[in-house]
Amino acid sequence: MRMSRLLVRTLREAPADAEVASHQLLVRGGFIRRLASGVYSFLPLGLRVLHHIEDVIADELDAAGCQQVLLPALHPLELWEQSGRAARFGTDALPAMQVEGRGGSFVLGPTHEEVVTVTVGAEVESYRQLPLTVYQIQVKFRDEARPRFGLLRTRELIMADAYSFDADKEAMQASYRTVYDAYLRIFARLGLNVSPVEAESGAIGGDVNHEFMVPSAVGEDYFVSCLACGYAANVEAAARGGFGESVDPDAAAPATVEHHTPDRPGIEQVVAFFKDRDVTAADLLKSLAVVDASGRPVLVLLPGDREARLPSGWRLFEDEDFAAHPSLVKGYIGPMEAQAAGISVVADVGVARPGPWITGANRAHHHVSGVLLGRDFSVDEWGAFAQVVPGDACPRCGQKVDLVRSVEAAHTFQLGTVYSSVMTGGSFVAEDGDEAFFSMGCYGMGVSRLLAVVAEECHDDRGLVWPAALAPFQVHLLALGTGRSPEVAEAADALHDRLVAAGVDVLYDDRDVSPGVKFADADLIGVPVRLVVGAKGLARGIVEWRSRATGEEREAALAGPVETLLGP
RNA sequence: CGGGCUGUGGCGCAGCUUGGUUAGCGCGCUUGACUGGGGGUCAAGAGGUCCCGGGUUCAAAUCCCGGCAGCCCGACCA
Repeated sequence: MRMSRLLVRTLREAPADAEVASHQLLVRGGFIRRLASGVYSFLPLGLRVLHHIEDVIADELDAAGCQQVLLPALHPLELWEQSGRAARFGTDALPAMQVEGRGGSFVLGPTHEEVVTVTVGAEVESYRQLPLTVYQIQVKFRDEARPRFGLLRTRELIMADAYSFDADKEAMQASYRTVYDAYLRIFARLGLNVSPVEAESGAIGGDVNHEFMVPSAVGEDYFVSCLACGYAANVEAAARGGFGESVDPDAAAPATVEHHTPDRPGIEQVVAFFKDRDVTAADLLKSLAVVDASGRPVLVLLPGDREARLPSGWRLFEDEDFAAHPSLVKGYIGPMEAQAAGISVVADVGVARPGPWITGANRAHHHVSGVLLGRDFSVDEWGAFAQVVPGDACPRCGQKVDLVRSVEAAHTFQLGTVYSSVMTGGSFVAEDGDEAFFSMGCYGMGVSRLLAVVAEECHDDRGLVWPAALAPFQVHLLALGTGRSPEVAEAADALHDRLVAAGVDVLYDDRDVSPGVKFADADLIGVPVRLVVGAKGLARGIVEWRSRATGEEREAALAGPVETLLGP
């Protein structure tokens, strides 16, 4: 490709709204352009990289026995009403964009469980056709509240998504493992360090699921990692160790003392009140009045220095809830006699020590100290209700865990019959002759996000440094001083033709611009191998070879075999 | 959805506080000359509804009101 004809313009300065390196460099290098917030165009260079990523994905999924399809991006709204997920649009559980057309209402598909279930379901009628896994690479739409970081979080994105169909749960788990392993191979080929972690299933549904996290300084997620045993889980889903600690309320401990604590509803204010007594937030018992998923009032206890992490579907008390439960006083809540008031008590494992605790007195402007677990309050159920922090005990082996900042690059789910049991065509005739629902899995990988992740990991202060497998071109050929030296232009043209004839993907900088511009653009675009034809080398019949990644340089005979001009 | 910041040629910005000739600068773009191994020099050009609407005023990029858009923090998020 002649650069003089390529649709690319490099920018000396990054746009003001680009914060992270991948965003800045992809825009500066002319790979992508923003059309609207979270909506990007891929220019030729960007599309080439994207295609290379897609090729790796398709190659591995094909090898794993998956079949590629292309499903519509425009979905009839009825499909989403059938699955019940249309109703969730209102609560933003799965933001989708609606479109009104002549044929009725549609959504721009944010994900394809509904469509694939009815599409594959219509074709598969017998267990003999199973197992079956299909995948597609196509655009998805998410009405993100806050797109950011260039391609890392967008409203329109390219995704590779696979769906497995099996006769029963055991077979589904085998298919899940197959795709899971293929995903690991894909990440390895992309040169990315990935950690599969246990995660929450969110709006997709199903039981077992894993997120594939790529550690990155620009990630928006954290996962819990235990170096000792390999346990890894998203902070949203991570359990915490520490269950079973013996609780031995000391009968000789002093009785509780009530303190008048006017206008001190928060943890910090209470700590300040007790500042003379060496009290820290960890000595306080944080009591949160919440409504659980089934609408019952629950008191959640956790150490005062911990942030709460409520199960999905639970919400904090609002004013009307406090009005309905006068035994709980907002700002001064405590667990004493909660059960007597018909409120069950759940506690984070961090509360599994006797105390003494300081907590609310269930009386406005009053707190209680000397509160002991087992004597003054009891817990109905233990769980992990606090956000994990580094140094917490691993739930599997008890060693200290770390938190790792990372980007979610893929997410796989064991769906079971969540969709097949409600969508048209979700059943087949099983071996015993009875009708059964497909046992499904789904597997999503953010292709355009991966482009940004790779760019984020592969760059230096001058520009991008693409891995050979993903680079937009194999070779970047620079002709220096062509305006002054027809001989150089001639020699470079000839070399370009030879490379093309040999099947090499070459980007040929034939522009009449100064050498500095060509070097700077070559560094910015990040093609792995740079070849320079200039007057100096031409006189000696050599071409200069340079590795973008290592900076290694050498000379090669201009007339030598093409192979000597490529790899190291 | 809350809080904050910002909208001025393609990009990056100044000007606005204290209204007043023709709205500037750098990059980029066009033409020409020079130059020719790390974004080179000189000269001449093109390119603007100063986000939109309303108001104040003799006069608004500038002041006031209302929108819209973008970005950041938070909430939310397969």
